Amino acid sequence: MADLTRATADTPPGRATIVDVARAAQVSRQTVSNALNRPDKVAAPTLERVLREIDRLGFTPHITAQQLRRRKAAAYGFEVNPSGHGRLGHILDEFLVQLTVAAPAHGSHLMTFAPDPEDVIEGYRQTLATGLVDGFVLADTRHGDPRPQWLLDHHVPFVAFGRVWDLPELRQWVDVDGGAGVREAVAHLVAAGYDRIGFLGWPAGSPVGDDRRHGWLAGLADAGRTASGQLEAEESVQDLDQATAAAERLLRRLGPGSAVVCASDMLALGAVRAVRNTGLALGADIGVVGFDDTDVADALSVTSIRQPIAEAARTAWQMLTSPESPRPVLLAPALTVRSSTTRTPTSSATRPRDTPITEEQP
Amino acid sequence: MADLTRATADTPPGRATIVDVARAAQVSRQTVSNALNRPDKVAAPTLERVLREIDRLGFTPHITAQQLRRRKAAAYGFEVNPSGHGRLGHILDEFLVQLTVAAPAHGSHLMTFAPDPEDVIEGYRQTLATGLVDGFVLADTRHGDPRPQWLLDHHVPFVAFGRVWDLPELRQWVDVDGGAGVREAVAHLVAAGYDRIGFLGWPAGSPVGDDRRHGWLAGLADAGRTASGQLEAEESVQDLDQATAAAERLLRRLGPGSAVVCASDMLALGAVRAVRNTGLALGADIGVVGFDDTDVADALSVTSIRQPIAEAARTAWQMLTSPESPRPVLLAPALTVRSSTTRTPTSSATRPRDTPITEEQP
DNA sequence: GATGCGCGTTTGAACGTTCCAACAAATGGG
DNA sequence: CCCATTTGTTGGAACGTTCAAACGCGCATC
Repeated sequence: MADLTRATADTPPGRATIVDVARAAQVSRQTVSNALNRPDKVAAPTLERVLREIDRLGFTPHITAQQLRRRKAAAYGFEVNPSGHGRLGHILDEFLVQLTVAAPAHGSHLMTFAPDPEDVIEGYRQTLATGLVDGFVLADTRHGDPRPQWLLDHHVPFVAFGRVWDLPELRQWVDVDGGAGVREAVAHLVAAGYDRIGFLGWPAGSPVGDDRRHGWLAGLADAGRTASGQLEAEESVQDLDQATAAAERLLRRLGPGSAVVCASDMLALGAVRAVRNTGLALGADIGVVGFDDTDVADALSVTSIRQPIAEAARTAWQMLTSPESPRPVLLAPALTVRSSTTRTPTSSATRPRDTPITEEQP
Repeated sequence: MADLTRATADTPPGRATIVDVARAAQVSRQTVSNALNRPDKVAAPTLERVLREIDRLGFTPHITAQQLRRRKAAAYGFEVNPSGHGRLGHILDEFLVQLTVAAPAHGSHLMTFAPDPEDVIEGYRQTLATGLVDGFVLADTRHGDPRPQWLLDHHVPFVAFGRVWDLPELRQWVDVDGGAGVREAVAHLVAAGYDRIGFLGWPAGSPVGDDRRHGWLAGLADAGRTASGQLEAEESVQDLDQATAAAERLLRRLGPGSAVVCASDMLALGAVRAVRNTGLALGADIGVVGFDDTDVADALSVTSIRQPIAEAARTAWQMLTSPESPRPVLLAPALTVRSSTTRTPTSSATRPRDTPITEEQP
C-alpha cells in the first residue's frame, strides 16, 4: 500500500531491500548487512560505497525480517489496564510516554496490549507466544500479583515499575522513593519557616500510603521534632469533602503558621479548600504540599512532589536490555515549589516582590 | 530466552511451529495453515485432527513470520508527544487505552513511538519504513499540521482522532461533537430549573473552544432564550485565579438560581471556587457543568460532559481496517450528572433527601 | 616456495509463515 | 464410461534478513 521510494531506472518500485543495495554497490547481501551491523568487519572503501548507496536508495532494514531471523522482537509489551476509569492515570500516562521516548536509545519498541479480563496471565502468554515481544514492562504491581512469579517461571525478561512486594528477592524493579520525597518536603517547609507540619494521607494499610507517612515522620525527626502534638488525618481521597473536613480539623489544631503535606494532589485540593474555608491565606498563613505534580497542583499553584518518571523509564529499559543482573533502583523525587509554600506571598505576579507584606502571625 | 512449552517425546523444546503441528497431525504445513486461515477449505475430519494437535501443542502462529510473508504488519503506530508536560493528558490517555482494548477485535496491535523533535514527519517515515506498522492513528491534529497531507501523498493508511481542519475533503476522521455536548448540558440545566445560564470558556480563536461556545448559544436558542443579558467570560485556563475571578463576575451578573457551563473541568474548578467565595451553595444556588469528566469533576462532584472515547477508538479501528472509503464520524458526548446541577442538594449523603431546604432566592 | 594465518568477502541455509501452482481423488454430466 | 470439474491436499518458492561456514587473497613465517 505505502510507497516510500520513487521508482527509477535502477530502483525497482516499492521499498528498497538489502539486495537492491547490494546490487547497486556491487557487493553481496551479507556485506551490506555487515556494513550496518559490524562496520569494523568491512574494508573502508567498500563501507563507504555501501553506505552511499544505502543513503541514495533510502534503504531502511525491514525490522520484521530482522525479528524473524534474529529470533528477537526487540519490542516489549506494556499492559494498559482499562479498569481505572478506562485511563492509565497521571503517573502511568507519563511513564508510558517516557518509556516510548527512551525506547529508541535501546533499539527497542513498545507495544501496548489489554489484559484478558478472565485471566491476568493470558494476555501475557498470548502476546509472548506470538513472538511480538521479548518481554514486558510491568506497572501497577499489586499485592498478590501473579504476574512476576509466572514471568520468572517461564524465563521471560521483565522489569517492574513499582516495588514487587511479594518477592523480596526479586531485583528487577525501579520505584520512586515516595517517603524520601515527603521527607524532603518537610525539610523544605521547615526551612520556609512553617512551625508545625501535619500530614494528610490515606487510611493505613496501603504500602504506598504508609511509605509516604513514614517519610513525614522521618522528616520531623530530621528537624528534631516529633509527631506528638501533631495530628494526622486519615481519609480516603475518594471523597474530597472528607479530605476537606479532615484538613479543617488539622488546621484548627495546628493553627496559622503551620503546613500540611498531602499524600496526593487531590488531598492537597482538599487542604487548599480547608485553608480558604478557615479564612486563612494559602502560603502566607498555611503551607500546603501535594504529591505527583498534576494539573491540579499546577492550577492551584500548590507545591508538589514530582516523581522522576523519565528517569524511571530510562532505568527500566536499562534493566531490561542490559545483560548483567540488575540491582533494584529507588529514585528520589523532586519538589516543584510554588506559591503555596511561600510565606511572603508572590502569588499575584503584578505585585512587586520587594513590597513588604504585613501578615498576621500567631 | 522464553520457553513456553515443556519438551516431551514428540514436542521438541522451544516454541511449537506449524511444522510440529503438521507432523503431529500427519498433514502438510499448508493444511495446518489452511485450518487456521481458511477452515472451509479443509475436510472436516482433517480439520478436527489438526485443531486438536494445535490445542495439544499449544501452538500460536508466529506473528512476525506472518507479517513478513503477508507483507502486512497488522499493527498501527500511535505517536506520543512528550511536549504536553510529558503526558498525553486525560483524553488521549483514555483514547490510547481504548484503542488498545479494541485492537484485538480487528486483528491488530498498537505500537507507540515518539516524534523526532527536529522533523514532525521523520518519526512517521522511519516507523513506516521499518515495516513495523501499516499505518497510523493520528491524534491532536493541529492547524497547519503537515502529517495528513504527507500520509495522503505516500498512500499510507491513517485515521485521525479530531477533525482535520486543513483538509475539508478528508473523510478519515472521528471526532466528538463538543458543541452538541454543551448544548445538551444547557438543556439539562434548563430542565433542572436554573434560570440563567452562562458560559465560561477560553479566549476566542481555538476551534475546539469556539465549537463549545457555539453549543452554548445553540442550547440557549433551543430553550427560547438569547445570549443578550447573559454574560460570557473569556479567560485562559492557564491561570485558575483568572478563571475564578471571571466566574465571580459572571455570578454577580447572573445571580443565584443560575448556572455556568464551562469549557473544561479546570475552568469548572474556578467556577466552583467562585461559588464558594460568593457564599452560595453549589447545586442548590448555582449549577456548574464541566467538560471531560476528569478526576477533578469527580472529586468536586461536578456534573461534566463526558466524551465517548471508547466508541471513538472503535470507530477509528473500523475506518482503518475496513476496506471501503470511510465517512467522517461525529460522536455525541454524554452528561455525567452529579450534585453540582441538582437544585435540591444531595451532596451530603447523611442528610435525608426529603428534608426541605430553605434557600435564598433573588 | 610451501605453510599458516588473518582479513574481507561471498554463498548456502535458515527463521516461520503463506502464496502459488501442481496434484490426486472424488464427483458430475454427456 | 470417459472427460471435465470440483475438492482436498501437497511441495516448492518466497517474504527480507542474519548466521555459519567457506572461500580467495595477501602477507608473514619457517
